[in-house]
Amino acid sequence: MLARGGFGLYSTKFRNLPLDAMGRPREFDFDTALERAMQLFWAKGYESTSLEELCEATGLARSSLYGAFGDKHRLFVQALARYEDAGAARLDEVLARPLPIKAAIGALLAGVIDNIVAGPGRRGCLIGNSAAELARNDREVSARVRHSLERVEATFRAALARAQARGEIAADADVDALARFFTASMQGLRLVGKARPERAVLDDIARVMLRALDR
Amino acid sequence: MLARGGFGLYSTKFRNLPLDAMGRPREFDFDTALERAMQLFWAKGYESTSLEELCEATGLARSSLYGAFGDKHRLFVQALARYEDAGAARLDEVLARPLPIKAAIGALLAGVIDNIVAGPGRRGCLIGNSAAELARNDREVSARVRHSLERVEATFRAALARAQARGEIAADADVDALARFFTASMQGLRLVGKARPERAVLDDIARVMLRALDR
DNA sequence: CTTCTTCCGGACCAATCAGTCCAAATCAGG
DNA sequence: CCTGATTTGGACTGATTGGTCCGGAAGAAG
Repeated sequence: MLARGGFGLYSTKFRNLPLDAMGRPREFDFDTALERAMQLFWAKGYESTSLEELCEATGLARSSLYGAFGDKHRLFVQALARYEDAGAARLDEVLARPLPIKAAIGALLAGVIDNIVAGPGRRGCLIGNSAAELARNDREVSARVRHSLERVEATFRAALARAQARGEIAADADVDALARFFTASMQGLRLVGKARPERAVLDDIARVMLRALDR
Repeated sequence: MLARGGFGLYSTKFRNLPLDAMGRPREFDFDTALERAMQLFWAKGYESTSLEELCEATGLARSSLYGAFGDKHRLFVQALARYEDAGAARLDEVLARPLPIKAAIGALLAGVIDNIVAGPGRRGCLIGNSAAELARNDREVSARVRHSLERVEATFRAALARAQARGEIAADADVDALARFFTASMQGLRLVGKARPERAVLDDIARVMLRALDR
């Protein structure tokens, strides 16, 4: 059942690496194909994205997709990882700016809100969407979601700790709790944004969130 | 194509009402069937719940389900409405208790956390799950989700306004913004709870949330 | 140029999906 | 006890699903 022919799940076939013995090289770019698949999953969710749509979006034939990424589920997990990396990088970049922490997180939330209000319609956050759609019955996705949330939390925590060291927030403030709070509330903000993409509503939420940094 | 035979989409056929002309009466109970369907959708999501499972869970045959509820999508919308009603009633009950607002919302969040940690595994909130899974491409579900969130927000707002009148929160506090904040953050709490159902994490989030009521 | 490996496109498959249909069963009203 | 209206269960359907397979094309290595 597993691995007919002789390549296991971890052969070089499924990695974006040069192959041991050369043959005809790929005509498509691994990363852009994954990016497009990720965008489609983000827009439509896992279940309601069909292989046909995936092929159309990436420009690949079925067998090329399977050859490069494995089955649909493995492709989804890879797309999720890609999303996590991109998101973490962006978050890191914003929170590392030489700004007071409140201004930095304010800028972060403003960016999120801009994306919701003006961006390509209510896709929410792929992590959050996956948590809602799959986490209950899918261990691998569940673990990835968990890992992503922990990563976001850690990024917040580091930025908050730096701010605390600079004296911007109280010395006895619970940085762990604040980091967890922002992680969760930002998910809430993005989720509400899917159903109520009105700036007034989202600004209210963000304003109260930021007040957690006062005093 | 529409309404073959002579009953339109709004005939008594799809309502839980006595029929105009009597025939063989239903053998099953409308409400318990809807409740069971709702539980299943809550646990598995819309797309990955099949009609076969729905029949099994409700104990009904396909044609009985279709006769009583219309197609799968209509059944889902009705399940969503039922969930909203039950949730709104519970929320109303907790927030109407004769307690300081902070204690009341604290009890609410404690209940949510208990449900996540000890309850029947990580189902999240059906409203939030639906927002994530369907809201983008499904106008009817999207509208229902929006309506539900507005209802939660209104319940919070009323409780907060009462507390403000009692002098528990500052007279110049923005009650609208606070209501929106709690609505969003509670969704965030439940979403994070799906991936990280650890009491320490969720307690941290709730504690910071409640501080929005101070000063 | 030959060989060898890999890629590519599309046909193909079994399984499952939501939804339809109908004969038999069942009960209220007359 | 009929008659008419309605429910019920199961068989059925056409479409779509994720996944496999294979012959031909294409490039690298020798």
